[in-house]
Amino acid sequence: MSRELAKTYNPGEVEDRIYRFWLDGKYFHAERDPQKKPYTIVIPPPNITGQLHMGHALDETLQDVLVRWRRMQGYCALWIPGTDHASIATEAKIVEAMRREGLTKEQIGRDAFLERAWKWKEKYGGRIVEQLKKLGSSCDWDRERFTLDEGCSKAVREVFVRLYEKGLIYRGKRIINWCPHCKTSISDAEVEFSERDGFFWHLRYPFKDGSGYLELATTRPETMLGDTAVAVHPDDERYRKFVGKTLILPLVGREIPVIADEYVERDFGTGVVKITPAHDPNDFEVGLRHHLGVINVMDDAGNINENGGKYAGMPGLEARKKIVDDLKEQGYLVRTEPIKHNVGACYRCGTIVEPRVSKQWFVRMKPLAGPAIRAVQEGKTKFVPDRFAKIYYHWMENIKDWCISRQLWWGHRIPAWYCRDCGETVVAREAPRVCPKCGGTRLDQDPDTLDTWFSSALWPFSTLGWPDKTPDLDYFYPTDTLVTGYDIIFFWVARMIFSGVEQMGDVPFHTVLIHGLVRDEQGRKMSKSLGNGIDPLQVIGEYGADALRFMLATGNSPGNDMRFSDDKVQASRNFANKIWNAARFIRMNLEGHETENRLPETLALEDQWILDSFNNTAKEVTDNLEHFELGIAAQKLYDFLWDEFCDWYIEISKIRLNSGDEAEAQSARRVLVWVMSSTMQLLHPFMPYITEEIWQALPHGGESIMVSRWPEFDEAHCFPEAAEEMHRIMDAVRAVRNRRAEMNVPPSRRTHLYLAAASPETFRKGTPILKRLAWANKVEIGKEFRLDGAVTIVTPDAKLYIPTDELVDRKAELARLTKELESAKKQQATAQAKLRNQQFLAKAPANVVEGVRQNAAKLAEQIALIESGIREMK
RNA sequence: GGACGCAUAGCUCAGCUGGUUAGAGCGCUCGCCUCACACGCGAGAGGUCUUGGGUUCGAGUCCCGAUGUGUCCACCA
Repeated sequence: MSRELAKTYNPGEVEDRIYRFWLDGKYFHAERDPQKKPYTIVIPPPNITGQLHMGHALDETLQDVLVRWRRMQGYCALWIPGTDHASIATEAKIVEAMRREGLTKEQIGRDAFLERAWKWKEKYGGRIVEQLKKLGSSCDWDRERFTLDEGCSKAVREVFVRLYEKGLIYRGKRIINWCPHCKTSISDAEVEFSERDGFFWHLRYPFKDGSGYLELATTRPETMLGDTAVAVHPDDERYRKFVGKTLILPLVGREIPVIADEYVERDFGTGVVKITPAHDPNDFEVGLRHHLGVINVMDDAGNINENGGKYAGMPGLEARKKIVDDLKEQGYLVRTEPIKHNVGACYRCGTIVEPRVSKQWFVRMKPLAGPAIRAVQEGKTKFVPDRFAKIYYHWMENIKDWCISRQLWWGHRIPAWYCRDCGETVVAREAPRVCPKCGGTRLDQDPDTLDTWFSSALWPFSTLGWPDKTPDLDYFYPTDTLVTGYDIIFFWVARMIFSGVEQMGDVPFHTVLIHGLVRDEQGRKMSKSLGNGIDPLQVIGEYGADALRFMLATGNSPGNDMRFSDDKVQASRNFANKIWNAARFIRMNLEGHETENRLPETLALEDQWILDSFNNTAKEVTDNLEHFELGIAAQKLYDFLWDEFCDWYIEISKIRLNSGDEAEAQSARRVLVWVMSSTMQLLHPFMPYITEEIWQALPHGGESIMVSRWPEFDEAHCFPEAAEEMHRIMDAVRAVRNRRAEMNVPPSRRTHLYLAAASPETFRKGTPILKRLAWANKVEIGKEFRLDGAVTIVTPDAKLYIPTDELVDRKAELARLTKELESAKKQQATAQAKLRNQQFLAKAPANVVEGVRQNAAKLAEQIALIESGIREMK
């Protein structure tokens, strides 16, 4: 802590220095320790293309809270950091950069392209890592990994080969989603559907024999170039007679059959569907059932290809226009109907996806999904909140094969080679020299790379050294908690689960903690296009990392979205400042005194109370953390520190500190130090910097709060009676303050205070507190007082009088007492009704009944007191 | 079409397994430069917990329905 003890906390002065201190101390580094239980988190690797955004900030904060807490609890806590090569996103950026130079991928070739990509990675990949550090993340940077590094690549090849050998990876011509902009296939999960305006074009296809037409409708007329049949429902009376007949495809002239298939909905449109197996997933299935031809009419850029006759070379939309015109001209267009329909777009670039038949690699999902579903059902992996398990089940149960090959260069190249001589496919961990079938040496590796998510699916074990049998893998796997947003359950979480179960024989993590999105102040999603994103680094610069972290951890609950607002960060910043000043106060009072962080032998009433309260707080906070209720834990710490410790305990401690009695003062100092420093420990996971700074500035043992022992509930610090007594005194103080405020008496005006209570002992002990906090210059305590013209104040345990006759408005005072009486009577009636209720007495638990009984008794007393006050007023 | 979330003070949100008079932050009102802090202190106002049923001795909390709102999945051409 700086010598000057600035009035306000200056995070900028503290953060970098402390982070460096932690790094130098190697506190983030985890080494296997058989004496300790492991606690492991793997980071959701941010894309190397990325910049830190609020979503990351939230995600990292939650992970850091958990890791720091477990580390303090004595676990061997490991948080593995790393980044994702983000195949499609990175490649797009590099292609774009090259475009500005007037270059294309194809021009410079694969090797040169990859060289550029790696350079790009070196340049920008580290950026986000540095940003993560600004948040205070306690990752083990010695273990930083990259999805495309040597080890991860080895894991990828191993998994690919294993799955291939088990028949779970195959290559085939299937219909896939094609992005004409990225020029690659993408998986089903990577297509985003949205409703758009479109048209329903009603066409008629003539029968070959000239006996008329069949009318049908389509939203994509250009695909008609690839039609190989027209289908109707087998039970549709209207069309049954046409099944088996032949139609002439307009514009193309191809003869196509009318087939019957149950896929057709009789009630939709005309009940007749054109079948384009090459460009529609459902049509593809129909085609398989009926052995129809598959005519691909589109190239990889979305233009009509050579199969499109006179339309060849036209971009899809242009062809659509021309085809509609031609159909109209030739009398095949019946009508055009505007409709809204859902269109799939590439989740990376937003381009409309074209379903297209193409030869790709797939993972056979059904056999992998079963065990992955069971693992969650058996509770091996739990979702928090658990409703997300349902989403997971639903997805897994309806899963289709996963298209994993991408027509990209930046990524893990598919470990498959094709023999030029005999056509054999060789899938191997390392490049084969000769073809195992024909002995030929001319082998070409598949040019495609794997879906980025293929490698991230292996992250929880590839980062621990798999496929080698490493001691780390043995010790740290399965990991404990995975923290991520709900938007990524399908892409990543589900795939990690089936990969872990399949490859490791065990789930990759025990708990998935799901959080929501950080939205802007108005509740909108933060996005680049809206320009409403808020830069966490800027917030850190302005308010400090602790304030940002605290704000992100508070005021929301798992799985729900939250709104970011400057006001909230300011509130957290103010909290940091409050902490800072409490510490500053304690430090000031320690000056010139040797004070240990050890509680005194004898404890005053207020000491017992604050220890009791701290004890409960420690217990509850720990409990909340166990249940992933981070927001509640943070809130409790906020309340304890601000409302109890600062507002009451510190104020009360001033009595002894300034008493002139050195023994008393020293006793107070010790309690202040102990409670403050212990509270810093509880708060450390949330606000690591300021707590470290303060902890070190107070008397302490050990080098860093980071590795200090997490405070635990301590039987020896239970003082329920003292707490009860303190609450009575505090009630009295509050009641006096309340009255004085109502009467507009400034604190500078000190008054006499008479206090009558059935058990005056408590208040005798509390006299100095009443004097100081209730602004009394003299307190008299007794069983009964008879005063003329005094203000009467009633609490559940005492009756107080302030003889300030001249200040009192008798009428107002009477009205106030009457109101208070009414309220007390109302409460009493409720309690009495319960006690009269035989059902309640019989069925409610004893402690609840007892509570109500006590409450009723107290209310009766209070009512009597108020009533006597009213009598006296009159 | 299917599934799910949310609806609590003017605003943003907590409220775990049902149990005294429902909480916080911000905002608002009143009063304070009280020797740690005006990024503060003290006091206060403000809620029929969306709605209709039900279960229970007791419901913001559990069940069923309605309304509003948001999200995800499916993708009938």
